[in-house]
Order: sequence, then C-alpha cells, then structure tokens
Amino acid sequence: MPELPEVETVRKGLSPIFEGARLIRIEQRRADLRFPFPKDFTDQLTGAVVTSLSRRSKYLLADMDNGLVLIMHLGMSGSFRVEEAGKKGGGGQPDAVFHHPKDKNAVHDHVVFHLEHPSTNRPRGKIIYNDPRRFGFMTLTPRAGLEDHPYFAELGVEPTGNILDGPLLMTLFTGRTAPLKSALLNQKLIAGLGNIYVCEALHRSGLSPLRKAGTLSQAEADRLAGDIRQVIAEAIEAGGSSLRDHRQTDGELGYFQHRFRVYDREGAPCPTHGCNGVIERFAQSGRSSFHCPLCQG
DNA sequence: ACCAGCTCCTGCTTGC
DNA sequence: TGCAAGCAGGAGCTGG
Repeated sequence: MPELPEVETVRKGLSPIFEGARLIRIEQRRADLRFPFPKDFTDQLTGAVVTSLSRRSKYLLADMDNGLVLIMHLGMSGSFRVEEAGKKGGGGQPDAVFHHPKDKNAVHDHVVFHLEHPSTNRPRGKIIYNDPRRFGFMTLTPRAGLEDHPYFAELGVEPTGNILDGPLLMTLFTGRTAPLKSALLNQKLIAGLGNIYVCEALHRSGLSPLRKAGTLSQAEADRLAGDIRQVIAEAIEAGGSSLRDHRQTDGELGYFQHRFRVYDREGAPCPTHGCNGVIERFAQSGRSSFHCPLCQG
C-alpha cells in the first residue's frame, strides 16, 4: 500500500490522538508480522507517553518519554484506524464498515494501542493496526543513535522539502547503469518513493522508465527532481492514493488516485497535451511499469 | 559495488 | 458458479 504520501497521511491522522497519550495497554495478537516482535514489546511500551509522531521515508516513528522509539512500517497492506473514546460508535467508523461489509478483515487487526490522557487518567481511545499480508512490522529502539539504526543508516534523501534538486540527482545517478525505474525505487538514493509515484514522476518528466539512470542530462535531472517533488507534494495534499487498502485514519479515502496519469491506466489515452499515445504496462524488475511509449522517450 | 530476481503473505480480479 | 492463475502500494536476501 503505502508510499511516502500515504504514510505521511497516516502520520497526520494519528498524531492528534497519539501524541501526548499514555499507552495504558497494548494488545499484541500474534508473535510476528513480517518479523517477530521484539521480546518484551508490550512491556516496554506499557505506561509510556508518546511525545511525538514523525516519519522518515515510509517509517512511522513514535518517540516515547522512556527514551525509546517505536518504529512502524506498513509494508504493502498495513493500515491504522482510530477509535476515539466517547465518540459515537466508539469513534471513527464502526469496524463493520471500515474495510469490508461483515469485516472478515477483523482477523487482521494485529495490534491495538489503548490510550489514556496522562493528566486525568481518562480513556482517550484506541489505535488499531491492521495488516492482511503482514509485510509490515514494528520494533523498538533507543532514540539515541537512531540515525545509525540499520533501517536508517543508509537511507537516501527525502523527496519532500527542497533538498532533492537537479544537481543532487545528477550526483546520485552518475555512473549508474540501472534503469531510472529501479534507481528511483532504490531507497538508498531517494527515500520514500514506490511504484506509483515513480511511474507518475517519470511520465511528468517525459522520461522512459527503461532509460539508464547514468545517462540523464543536467536539464533532464533538473526536470525530474522537480517533478518528483511536485508529485509527492500533490499526493500528500490529496491524502495519498486509495487503491485497495489505504485509507486515512478516520476512514476517509485519499483521492490522489484520480490524478494518476499513467499508474493503473493501461490502455487509456496518454494525458500529455498533444500526445496521441496509449498507456502501456510492462514488467520491470518484477514490478509493473506504466508509461506512454510516445512521450516518454 | 551494483543489479536483477525471488520471496514473504492474503485477497481481489480475471479468464476459462 | 467454481476454480486457478495472476497481480498488488515494500524491501531483505541471494546470486551473478
């Protein structure tokens, strides 16, 4: 499911209820997701107050007042939903309508965080992690030295903000023989891009996903860097893309999928002005690439 | 060092 | 209607 814009959307949704809350009880309903939970996972969390919720690449990071950081990754199909205490139906939407009628999906609710207001000890609600494919994971690590943690030590630049520009992209791509599609999916170069937004950025830039990364001109790199930042910013603004699994934490759909120009649009006319191409799909390093054979070089 | 391919898992969609 | 194959937003591991 989630690439950077979806994870950022989740962060924004969780932060009002998560930040400042005490984790009064944690239900860990199975021993592993993609990886085993750390030993004493629930013990280490119980009683801690979440001081901030941040994001790095596709990781969510909950800092706690005990000096630990809860690292959460949604994999392909992970999602959170919030049920606020004292709101109708337990807050948020009832389970039964959140994912599917009848909610066969409830068996995939793997972790439940029960929250309370630390000052009053009153219930604040719960946050539920659901993940049918279980490619997501959670772990704990000390905040001190977090940047040296294996998940983060080699992570590339964020495509948000203004760090990623043409000259930096040229530096990252120099000497690379991998196709642009693979290079942009490489989290050690740029962190947070996934299949959707790579396809979309390449189309905006008029570059073929098959083009060797090391062959970009400075002008092309300038354009691509700008288009990556733009498409990510627009997607965050739209609340991410809702295909199968992703929803905002209140159950609302993201709507960037309506702005896809190529992703999941095989056979559709190319939206580039004046281009008469038809969007094609092909497999590239095991993933679907969507592109217009006419306007993408 | 870099790169392509396979793999984990469940469930939805497609084609016969 | 049933059944099997194919495919899905990630990323760690293997082997070349």
